[in-house]
Amino acid sequence: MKESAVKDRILNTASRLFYDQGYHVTGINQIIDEADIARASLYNHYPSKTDLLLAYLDRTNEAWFRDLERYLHPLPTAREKLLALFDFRIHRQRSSGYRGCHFSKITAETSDDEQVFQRVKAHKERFRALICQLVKDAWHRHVLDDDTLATTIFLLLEGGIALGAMYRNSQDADRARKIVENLL
Amino acid sequence: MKESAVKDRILNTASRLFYDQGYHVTGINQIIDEADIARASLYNHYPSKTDLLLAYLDRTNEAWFRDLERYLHPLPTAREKLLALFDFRIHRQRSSGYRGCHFSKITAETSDDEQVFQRVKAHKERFRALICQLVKDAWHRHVLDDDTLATTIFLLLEGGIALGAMYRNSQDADRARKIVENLL
DNA sequence: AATCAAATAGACTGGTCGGTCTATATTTTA
DNA sequence: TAAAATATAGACCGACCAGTCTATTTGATT
Repeated sequence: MKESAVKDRILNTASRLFYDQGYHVTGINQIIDEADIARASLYNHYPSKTDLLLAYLDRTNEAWFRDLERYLHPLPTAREKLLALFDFRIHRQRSSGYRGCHFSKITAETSDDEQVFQRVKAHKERFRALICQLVKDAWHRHVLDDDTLATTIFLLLEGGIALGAMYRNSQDADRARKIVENLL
Repeated sequence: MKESAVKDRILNTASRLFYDQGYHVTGINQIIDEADIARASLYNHYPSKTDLLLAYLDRTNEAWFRDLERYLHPLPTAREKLLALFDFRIHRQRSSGYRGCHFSKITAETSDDEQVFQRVKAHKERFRALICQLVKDAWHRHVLDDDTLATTIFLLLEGGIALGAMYRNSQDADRARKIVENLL
């Protein structure tokens, strides 16, 4: 019943390389070398490079929300959780060298793949919905209505992360957090 | 003194392909074929693919600000110009199939190139400075101080464009514009 | 101890990559 | 009109690409 250690090693290595270097510049040979597995093992578990990409996106998405929910869980109020969204992403950006959002990155690399597009959209939709729910649950100053506030938070956060990838720092995401703090 | 038509054709074709498909998936052969020029002509004008990339970034940056300034020029007030920043970018996104910011895109594709990084940073810095100047010139409700307002506008706009690339629409950039409208 | 699935090494395919080179033709300039 | 610069076609290079295949070895289950 336990998953193959080899399969995990393949996906872990591929995920790291796809995110750190980019999907197209990462060759099958490099994955095989760095995962230290046999060529046939890779093609046994993932019939094509595209399958590997989709598995990377799916697992990243699942782990992303699982980690986020664990990060938010101990916090008592929706307001704190909303601000922690910024902390969560800023922390992850810092510790991954400011390479930006996984899903934004792959979008920039793939122009026409519908399966990729659908996954990216689903990821962002789910994150947006999470923000909307938190805003609804949060007490806030109603200078903005719930929907507008949620959109503002979402856009400020995504903008901050996107700029962080271009500047290789978190100054804009930090600014975004402060702006939201004053908005809540 | 006039620039070679061939050189222009090369850069035009490369630029289109780099933006539409991505840098790494665009091969020299495709550029040669679609620009309908000889292989040696390309390497005569651009000694390497990297030179072509840097020329693409430089020319895109120059044309971008030139177009923007022309777009803003007829508008009478700084407030209108600030809102027109959204119109300008939304319009360009719509007519280019929502592929996102050129500079964000190339950042996602290149992980370690210092020359690319420097150009991306310079482009965003200049745009940020332009917004700061417009905010300073604009009459506004001072619900936020100048610097915070400028950052908010910048982040909302960049966030809206980034999400537009992932959704292939302008709904978030449109929302961002409305939010800023109520902020000014 | 026999079996069978999973993993291994590595040769091999057809194709593309970025880049070089030779040789000829066209255009610009002097 | 001669010389010089620019453009052309296309062969060629070593390297790498994604993916296939054969043959052998390992390790768990029966």
